[in-house]
Amino acid sequence: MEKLSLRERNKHEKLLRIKVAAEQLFTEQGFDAATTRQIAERAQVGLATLFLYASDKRDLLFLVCNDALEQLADDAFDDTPADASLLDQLTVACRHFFIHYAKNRQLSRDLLRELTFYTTGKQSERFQQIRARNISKIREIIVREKQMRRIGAAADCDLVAQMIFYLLAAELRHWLSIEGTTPEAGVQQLRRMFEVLIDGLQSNDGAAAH
Amino acid sequence: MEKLSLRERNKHEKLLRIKVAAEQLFTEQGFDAATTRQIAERAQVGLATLFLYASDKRDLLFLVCNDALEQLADDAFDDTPADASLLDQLTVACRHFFIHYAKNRQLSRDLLRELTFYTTGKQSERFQQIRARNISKIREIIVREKQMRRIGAAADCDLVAQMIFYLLAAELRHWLSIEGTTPEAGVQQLRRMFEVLIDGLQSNDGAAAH
DNA sequence: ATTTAAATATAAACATGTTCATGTTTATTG
DNA sequence: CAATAAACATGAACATGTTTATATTTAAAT
Repeated sequence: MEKLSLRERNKHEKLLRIKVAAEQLFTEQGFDAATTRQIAERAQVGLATLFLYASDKRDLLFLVCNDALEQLADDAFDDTPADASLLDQLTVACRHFFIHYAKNRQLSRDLLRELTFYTTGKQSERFQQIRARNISKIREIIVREKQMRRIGAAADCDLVAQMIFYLLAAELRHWLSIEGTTPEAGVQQLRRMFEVLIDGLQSNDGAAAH
Repeated sequence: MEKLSLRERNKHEKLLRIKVAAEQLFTEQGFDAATTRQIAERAQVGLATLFLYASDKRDLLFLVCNDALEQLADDAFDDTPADASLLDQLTVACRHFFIHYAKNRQLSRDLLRELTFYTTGKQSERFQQIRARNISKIREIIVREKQMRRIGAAADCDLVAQMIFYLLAAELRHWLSIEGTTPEAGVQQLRRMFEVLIDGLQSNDGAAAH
C-alpha cells in the first residue's frame, strides 16, 4: 500500500499543509490581503519553501482552486438532462458556476482577475486543461443537439461552444461586480442571452416563446 | 487666456510629466517590469508624489491609457457606414479594437488583466464610463437596425449590445493569448460569431450566406 | 509685507512578493 | 557503514509597491 519514499511522503505532506493554509487564508481574507508569510507560518514551512511548491503567489491561488474548479467542471455538465431543451441544458449547467462563485464572491473576483493570461505558473497547464474541458463539454451538448436536428446542420460546434463559454465567463464577471445580487439573477440574465443566441436577431418572438 | 493659478499650473505640468514617463516606461517594458521608482525618476518627481496623482500603480496605467481608450471608442464607432449590413458595421467597428491592441500586445494583455474589477482608483470612474460608452454605441447600431426592420421587433437592444460587447472583449482576450496572430484573424473569428448571433442556431445556412 | 493656514512634495520607513546563499535531509554508491 | 551527491528547506537579503512623518511651497488674511 505504501509505495512512496520518505522523501516523497514528506513533500506530499508539506504540499498538503501549504494548500490547506493557503485555502484558509485566501478564503478568510481574500487573495490580496493574505500574505505569503501568513501562509508559510500556518503551513509550518519556511517562507522560501512556498516557492518550491508554487511559482508565485498567483500559482498558489490555483494550487488551491484547481481541484474545486475541476470538480465544478464535472458537476456542471453531469446533471444536464439530455432530453431537455438546449436552453434548459445550458441554463442548468451554467447555474452551477454562479452557485459556486457565489460562495465567496471576493475570492471569485480575485480568481477571475488572476486567471487572465495565466500561462506561466506550475498550475497553469492544469488550469488551462480545465478551461478547455468546460468548452469541450459545452461542445458535446451542441453536437448532440445537432445530431438530433434541433439546431442547424451548418452550425460550427466549436465556434458555438466558444461563444457560449465567452458569454458565461463575461456574465460571471459582470455579475460578480454587482453587489447584493443573487446567483439566480445572473443565471436568468445569461439564459436570456442564450435565447437570443439560439433564436437569432431576426426572430420576432422574444423570451415569451420559451 | 491664462486662467490657471501658479499652483494649478504646477500640478498640471507635474501630472503631464508623470503621464509621459509612465506611458514611455509601460510601453517599453510592460506594466509589471516598469517600476514606480523608474517612473518617478523619469518624471522628475519624488516617489511618493506619484501617489498623489494616482491611487496606485494600476491607476497609473489607466491614467496613461484612458485617453487612448476614449479616442478608440470614438474612432471605432464613427466610421461605421450606417447603410452597410449589421454584420459589416460590427466588423468595421471591432476591427479598430484589434488594430489598437495589436500595437503593443504585452501592454494590452496587462491592461485587460488590470481592468478586471477595476472600480477603486481615481481613474476607474472614467474608465467605466468609456466602457459604458462602447456598449452604448453598439446599442445605437442595434436600435437603428431594429428601426429599419432588419432585426426582429422583439429584440432587447440592451441585451444584444451587451452580448456583442461580451463577445468582443472575450475574443480580444483570446486573440491576445495567441502568439504570432494578426489583427485580421481576430476580426474574422469575431465576425463568424456575429454571423451565428444574427442568424441563430436553427439556421441552416453557414457563413456562406453572407 | 508678515503671518498664518492650507495645499503640495518628498525622503525615509514600511510591507510584502521573490530570490539567493547556505544548511539540512535523504538517497546512492563503493 | 562511510562517503558522496542530489534533493530539499530555509532565514536572510533584495526589489518594489505604498504609507507616513516632515518639509516646502503657495494662497489667503491681517
